[in-house]
Amino acid sequence: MARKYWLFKVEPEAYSIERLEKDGTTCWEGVRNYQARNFLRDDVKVGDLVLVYRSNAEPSGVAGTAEVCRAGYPDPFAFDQRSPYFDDKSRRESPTWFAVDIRFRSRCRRVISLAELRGQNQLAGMLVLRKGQRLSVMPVTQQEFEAVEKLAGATCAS
DNA sequence: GCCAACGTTGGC
DNA sequence: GCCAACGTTGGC
Repeated sequence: MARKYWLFKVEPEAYSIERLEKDGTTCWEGVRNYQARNFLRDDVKVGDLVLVYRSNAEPSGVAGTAEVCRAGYPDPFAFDQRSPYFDDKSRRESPTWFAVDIRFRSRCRRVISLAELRGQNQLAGMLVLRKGQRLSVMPVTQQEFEAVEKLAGATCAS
């Protein structure tokens, strides 16, 4: 199976690329949208690469990259009553929500902002640039991933 | 903080 | 199963 490419959104107050760099790996949990859930459960595999995108930020944009190190498994926070992501309708024997684990790969010294992404002709089709696009886990093409990496290339810590 | 766009809920 | 009301996301 060929490696696939994804974009994961997160608000920097919730989890930042700096945290990921420090943590090394993390559980990517709390996704509560069915379409995004389906990607995590069915399609995100070990070895896939991820653009870590910070939303609701100044600026919003790609902050770094990560590699998937554990494929979809039941989101433990859905079973934790104290978690804001607790869902009492989710059952351990048939979990509603899924998580994956990712490992830090690179951090951009400068966030590749939405405006900068929009300025790239070869990125015109990127889902994240589409108006009204709210998915927190979405596929990107290999070409898009590599184009963003190239943009970050001059400014990204390796 | 505003508000457009979208997803979910629930009455019927 | 329709659709209005409501909640959330996220750029600006």
